[in-house]
Amino acid sequence: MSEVSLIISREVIALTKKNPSERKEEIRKAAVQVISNLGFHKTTTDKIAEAAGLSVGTIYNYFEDKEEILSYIFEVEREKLKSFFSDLNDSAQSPAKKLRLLLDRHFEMALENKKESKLLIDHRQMPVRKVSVEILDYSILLKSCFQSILEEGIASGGVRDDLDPELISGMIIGAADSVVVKSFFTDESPDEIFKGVSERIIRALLHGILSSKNQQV
Amino acid sequence: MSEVSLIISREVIALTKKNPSERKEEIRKAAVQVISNLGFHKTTTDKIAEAAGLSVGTIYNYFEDKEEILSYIFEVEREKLKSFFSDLNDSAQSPAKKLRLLLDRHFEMALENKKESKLLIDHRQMPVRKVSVEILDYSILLKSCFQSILEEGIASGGVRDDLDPELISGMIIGAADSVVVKSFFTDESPDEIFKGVSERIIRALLHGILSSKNQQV
Amino acid sequence: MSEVSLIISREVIALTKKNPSERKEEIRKAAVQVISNLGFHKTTTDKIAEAAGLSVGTIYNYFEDKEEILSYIFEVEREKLKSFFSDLNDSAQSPAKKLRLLLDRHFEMALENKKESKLLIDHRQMPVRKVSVEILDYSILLKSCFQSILEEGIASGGVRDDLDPELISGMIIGAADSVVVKSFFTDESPDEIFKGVSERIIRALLHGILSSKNQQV
Amino acid sequence: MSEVSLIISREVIALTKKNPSERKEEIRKAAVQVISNLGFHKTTTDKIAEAAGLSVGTIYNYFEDKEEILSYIFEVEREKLKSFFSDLNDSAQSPAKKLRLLLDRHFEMALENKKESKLLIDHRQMPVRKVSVEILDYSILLKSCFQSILEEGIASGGVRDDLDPELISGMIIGAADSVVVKSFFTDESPDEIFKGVSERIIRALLHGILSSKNQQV
DNA sequence: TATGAATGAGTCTTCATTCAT
DNA sequence: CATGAATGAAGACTCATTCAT
Repeated sequence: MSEVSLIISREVIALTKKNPSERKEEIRKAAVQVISNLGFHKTTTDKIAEAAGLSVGTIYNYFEDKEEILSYIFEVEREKLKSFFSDLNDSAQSPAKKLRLLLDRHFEMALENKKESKLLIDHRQMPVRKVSVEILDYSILLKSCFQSILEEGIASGGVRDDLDPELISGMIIGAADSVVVKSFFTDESPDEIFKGVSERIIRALLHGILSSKNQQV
Repeated sequence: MSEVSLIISREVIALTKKNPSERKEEIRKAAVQVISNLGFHKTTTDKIAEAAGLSVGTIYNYFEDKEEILSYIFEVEREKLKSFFSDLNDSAQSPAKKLRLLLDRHFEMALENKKESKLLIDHRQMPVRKVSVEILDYSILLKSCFQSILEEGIASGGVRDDLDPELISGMIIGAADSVVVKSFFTDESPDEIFKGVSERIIRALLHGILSSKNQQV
Repeated sequence: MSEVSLIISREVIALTKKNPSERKEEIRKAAVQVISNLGFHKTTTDKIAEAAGLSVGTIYNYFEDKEEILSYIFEVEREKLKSFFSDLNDSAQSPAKKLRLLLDRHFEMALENKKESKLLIDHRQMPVRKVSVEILDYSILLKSCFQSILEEGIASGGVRDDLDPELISGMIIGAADSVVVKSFFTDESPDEIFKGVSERIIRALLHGILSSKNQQV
Repeated sequence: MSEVSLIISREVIALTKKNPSERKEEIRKAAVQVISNLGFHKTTTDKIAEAAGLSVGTIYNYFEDKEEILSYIFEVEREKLKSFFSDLNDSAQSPAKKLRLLLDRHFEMALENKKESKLLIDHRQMPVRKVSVEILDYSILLKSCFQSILEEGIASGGVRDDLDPELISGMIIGAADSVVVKSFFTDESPDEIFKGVSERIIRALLHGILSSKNQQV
């Protein structure tokens, strides 16, 4: 067998046999697809398999059971978020700018990846037994990211210290979610909807909603 | 059939038969109870029947199917909210005060009726096919209530007119939900958690989060 | 409603609606039927349901799961055996006679109820997790019955006291089982096969197999 | 392919390739191991492969299907027994002595090879469709060995001729099995349990269980 | 109307077997 | 021959819904 043919046969292998993590990734994507269309409970293992172009049995070679697929989806999203937030913290930005960038990412993700985004907003209701305690839930993680920035702002004196960072984080995420949810049900192009939203959220948050002339309502 | 037995049977009927709307209400309450304990998907019709002290079959005399029970639950909640909001609008309060009062109601309900409250926050996930378009979703209604007050504030000049009322409503609801959700998972007494929250949310909303000395962050 | 019509309506109920224990008994019989034909592992819940003239779901109204059906079958058999043995002990028979009668019952049951009998002999292999320790296994119970008679014989001096009653019980049951098993695979009528077997087993057991003239082999 | 790589590949082959019967034997041993631990039905082909240090596919190069593995296991055991019995018959022992030696072998095997032993006792329950009629079942073979010795005893006059050798064989095997089964579930060391059992079984069998003084029970 | 036993379509999950490499 | 990922038929179990009483 010549060296060339050896290489060829390697290529052939590469084309047909996937390495395990690729397969797992395919299944994850298919699951995200189906779950965000149908919701977790109407999503059957058969449908995930079909969407992934596999047979049911194969799914069980990569995941213990149906719930583990969901756990894995969130695990991946958490890792992405952690990584982004770590980079964000390494950059020398003002807290306000950081809030903006974190929100921007939120909307960019929603744009690029409607499915994941829908799923992430919806997930609170899913009865996932197996997600162990030590693994932070995605929404808790997201909130803690915003909290962390706010606390930094308080520490540096820019942000009022009589605020509850957790509460304010809830406000930010709530505002963002309401926009994303709106984008699910509107015909308007998401681009249009998301344009300038981070900006507006942050501005309202920083300066309040009162008109400058009259500070009484 | 003897007279005696007739009387007896009347008494029996008197004891068991209720007027239809009472029965429906009993079933609704039982369903709220069970659903908020177990989540919609682990809630079986048998369990609802048991909680209502009825048999399964009876439920189907008052509701077409399981989903209709859920629709009805939200219908009732929407009616309550509409009624409250109507009264609120009739009162001569400032917009800021109205926002406070609407938030207060939110938390009072959460306190009094943890079950309904949990359910209302959770409902987005429920696969209710039959909720027809014309029936406004509870959360949409709630948002529109806040929006309406904000628009009033803008009209009267107290609130800045460069804000998106929908966005700000989302912020308020997001903040509120995050507190309520927190109360589900914490050992702290809900009274303690909810004390002064409306106040704090409104204050942050009105004046922003920047420290007064330094308006740059 | 007259008394007569009351009674009639009760009878009507009696004819159509079975009381729970009757249904359970029907399922038990169907299960015995199917299991002894196919073995426990090839017996599907569907087949049991079909044999019982019911649908799968109904079975699960009476049994927790498939294994519980098996547990129940043995529970019933153990109860029957206990009851028989209790009566046997109340009678004033010699130990030898008791052994005979217990064996006779064994074969009578095998005759009348081939299915149950096959199942009882086969059951050791079935992976029944749920049979709790305190519930004596049928075969252990049967052995303990024989043991008990033998110990009585030893106590009264008729039986040698240098024997291990457990071992001898094993001998008796082994002999009996081998005959019953043979009856499963032979064309000979079971009546013919079982005729006089108890007698022969007991005789061999009591006096041994050596020819009387020569006590050396 | 260069010469070097050829040599390497030959060495690899030399390390992994075994002659077919060795491989088959490895698989057989692994299967015995796994089956007697888990029972036939919880034994998967994957587990057998793992225990054999092979991959599933390989097993199917040596066996048609899963059941054939089981057939083969018993085939091997039957051959071993036949060989032993042939040697036993060639020796000039009294029938009583032969019974003793055959029983001794039974218990020695149980001692040495708990796994096989358990499997042999349990096998009646296994749903082996493919074991063809011409292949004698192990337990039938064992019984026929005992029968043959007993018939020799009858022929030579030492054993009473009014006995059914098949029945007596059943007694012996039943007694033996009950001891072996006991050893599976007891903490007592098997050595202790098996010590002198053959002796005791044969003695009881030869002379019966009646106390010598009193031949009535 | 109330009852609740019966129904059976629908799910998740397992595992013997195949086959491309 | 060895490999082991992929297959998909089969089975246990659930539960919304019906209907005879």
